[in-house]
Amino acid sequence: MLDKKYDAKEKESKWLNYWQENKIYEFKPDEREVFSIDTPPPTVNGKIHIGHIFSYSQTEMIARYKRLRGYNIFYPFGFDDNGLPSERLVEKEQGKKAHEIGREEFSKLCYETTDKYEEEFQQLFSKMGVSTDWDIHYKTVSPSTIKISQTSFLDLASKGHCYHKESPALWCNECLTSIAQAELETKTIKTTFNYIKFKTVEDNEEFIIATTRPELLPAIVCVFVNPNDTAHNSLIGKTAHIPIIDVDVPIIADEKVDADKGTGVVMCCTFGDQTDIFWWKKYNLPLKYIFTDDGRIVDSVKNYGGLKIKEARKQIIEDLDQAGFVVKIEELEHEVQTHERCGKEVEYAVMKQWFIDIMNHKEDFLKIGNEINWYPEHMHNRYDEWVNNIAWDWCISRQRYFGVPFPVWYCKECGEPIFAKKEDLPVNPIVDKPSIEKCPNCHCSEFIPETDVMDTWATSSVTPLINMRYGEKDNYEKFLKPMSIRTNASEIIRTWDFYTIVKSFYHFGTRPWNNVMISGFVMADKGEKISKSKGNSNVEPIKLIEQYSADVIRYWAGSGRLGTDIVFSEETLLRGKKLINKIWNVSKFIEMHLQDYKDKEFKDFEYVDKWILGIFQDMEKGFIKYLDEYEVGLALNHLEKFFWNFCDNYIEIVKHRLYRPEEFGEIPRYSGQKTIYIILYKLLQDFSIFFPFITEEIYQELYHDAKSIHLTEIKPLDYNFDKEVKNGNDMVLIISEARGEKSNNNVSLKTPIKNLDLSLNADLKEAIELSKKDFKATLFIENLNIKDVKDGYSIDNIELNLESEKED
RNA sequence: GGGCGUUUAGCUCAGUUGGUUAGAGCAUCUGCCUUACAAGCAGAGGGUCUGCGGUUCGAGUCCGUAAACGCCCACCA
Repeated sequence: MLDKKYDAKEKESKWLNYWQENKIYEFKPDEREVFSIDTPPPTVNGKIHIGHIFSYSQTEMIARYKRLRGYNIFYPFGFDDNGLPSERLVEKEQGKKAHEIGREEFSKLCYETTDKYEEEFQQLFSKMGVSTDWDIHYKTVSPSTIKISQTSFLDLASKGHCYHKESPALWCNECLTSIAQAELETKTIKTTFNYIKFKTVEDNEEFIIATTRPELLPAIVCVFVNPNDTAHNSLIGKTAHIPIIDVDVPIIADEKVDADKGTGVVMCCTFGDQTDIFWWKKYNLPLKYIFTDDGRIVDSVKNYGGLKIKEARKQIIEDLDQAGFVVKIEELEHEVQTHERCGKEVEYAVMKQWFIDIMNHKEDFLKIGNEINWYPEHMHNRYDEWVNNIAWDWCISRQRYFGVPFPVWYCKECGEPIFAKKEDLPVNPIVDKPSIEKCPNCHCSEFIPETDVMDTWATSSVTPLINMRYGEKDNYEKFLKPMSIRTNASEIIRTWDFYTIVKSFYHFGTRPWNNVMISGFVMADKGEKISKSKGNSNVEPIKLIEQYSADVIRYWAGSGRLGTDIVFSEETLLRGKKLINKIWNVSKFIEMHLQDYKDKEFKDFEYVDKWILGIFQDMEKGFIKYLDEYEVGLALNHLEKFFWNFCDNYIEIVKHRLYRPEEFGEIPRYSGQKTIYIILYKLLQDFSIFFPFITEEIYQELYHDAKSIHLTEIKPLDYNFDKEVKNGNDMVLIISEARGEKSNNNVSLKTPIKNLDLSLNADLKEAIELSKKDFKATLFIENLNIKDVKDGYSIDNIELNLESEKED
């Protein structure tokens, strides 16, 4: 028997254990079609917040849905413990920087720390009812993952999609590494806009450049104007003299110059910003790199060498001003790109880096984007926009410690890269030696290991390869190429989704998945995205689970439209709590009335039973349609609507028949039993997608025809009850109106109706005649009088028996 | 500045291909202890569907346009 009250805490931990012990979510290849899910490995850098719960729950619901539709679910969970985010976490916990701790010790700490957090993450996701097979979970720095990531690198290098080149990259002189564009954060700062006087060497023509970064004067390699800028085109082709620094540089025309910005004359330094890099490449300009790695001016710069960047800025303005070169100084607020971790402004550094070719295959990436179904569809635009606008090849080198090492050494003599052999992977070039004795190029026998590690995206972009055990003997390529679906939030379309497509294209020439499902964001109250960096995630998932239960949190997570942002709302949680409570109560009611029930072939359903079965059948059709489009929220909404109708109307009607067979007859009672038996079973299945715990509890108590409700299969009903649905709905409207009459008279719903006069069309008359006993019992009708009308219906008279009320 | 999305009741949200009187929950109000459920049940009030223009017999829904908000990108001259 079901308990009087549902104890979520006790039941959820009970079923969690049961699922684990019985390997309910185990993946084993068999004759069934595989549905595979490529779900994002969360970054192991602290805490899981409510936004993760939202997004992962929606994916999870798809896994459960597909499992109930008979698919063999391949749903591995991963952890992205590789790279800078983990390093930052360790540095924070240790209160020391990586280079202070030392490479080996630091890596050890990274492994220990990420293991600790992964354990926590795994527990949290398990508690949320994530139906993943933990036996096939992966980490992005495990030996097997490193092997696959390195294999991927070697494959791309051998195909010529990967190259090693000296090139500028984003550099943080606080954290001492190049960083990814994804790690940038824009920040508004107050600074000054300095108007500085320049002259041409040829004819002393004066012109003014406005700059926020005068300390870059020693790094100027060129001055640019727009070719169509009539105010300045007299400068084109001449030579500019840089004040104080005493250097001459050419003046060139380029259309990228915006004549309306600043004075319309731009100084190009190597490097102040991305445009400088663009021009540097385009015009093959010299390199004058004046910053040290830790943010000072290099010693070779006269007068300013050794100063910090900001000190130099101050000093050079003073010097310029004294020499009469400063025209004016304006206060300015502008956006600068900073490193999200330390908040320090980012610079550029030039060094040899590994790049993956993006620019030569943009068309192919767009083509693959077109082959994939995007849900919701408009997310495809974001992908296309990113691919169309991308301007650089993908730099995958990081001057850090905790990540996948490049399987590469360089010849000490000629610099030739020596790649590891695939069969030797994984390798750590710092520890391991290359398999060849001598450089094939110059026969030198000394090699220098590559000390950089790969960008974390370089590894997370091979999750499909990790999942299919790329390169292994007993791999899953057969059914994971392509995978069925990739799920993530919209912010990483440009990174995770894009890079995965890039790699899949280079490895296989095909798309990595057939479908992409993009979830929205969780917003805090004032339309603000919840994120760790903004510090507005004050709702702890683990506390919420304790307070409300996982099923209730899942209700919230599974509401709303796919791809649409959601506000964290306690009201929605409350609504879920009520729904779950109702499921429990109605199940208790049904259990009570199925005590003597034996399932057998039966077709002679009562009219009202046909009505509810028909509605259910229609509802489930829509429910399935929504889920096939990955609209979990709309599916739940649809199901919920039916469920309340079922409770408030159908159960209220059928209960009389169930309680009093002596009055209604055994067969009509059996019809009701059969109906609630069928519908509860199917309701539990449908709800199990969202509420895996409570539905399992009820299922095991009432049905248990399989090891778990999550291993059953949804088989849509196939009745033809259209007529009953239509007329039954009208009948419910009449019941509702009659109840309203009682409510308006402030009397109990049990108050008898002395006389009810109805005018009914033929169909509705037939419906009410056929369900007369149910109808009369539901409303406590003493006398029912029916008149015929051609169309529609009307309630002509309701006379309540108020006497009986008083007698009670 | 570019791309995309959102705007529906006081609040949080639904509203399939245009089609009666735009729906839920919360909140408010009125009743009801009804052999599952008071964490419940039956009702009531509450809307210029962001504004403007258009297509149509008919627009919350389609088209154009403006605004507000959000996300992503660009923006260091």
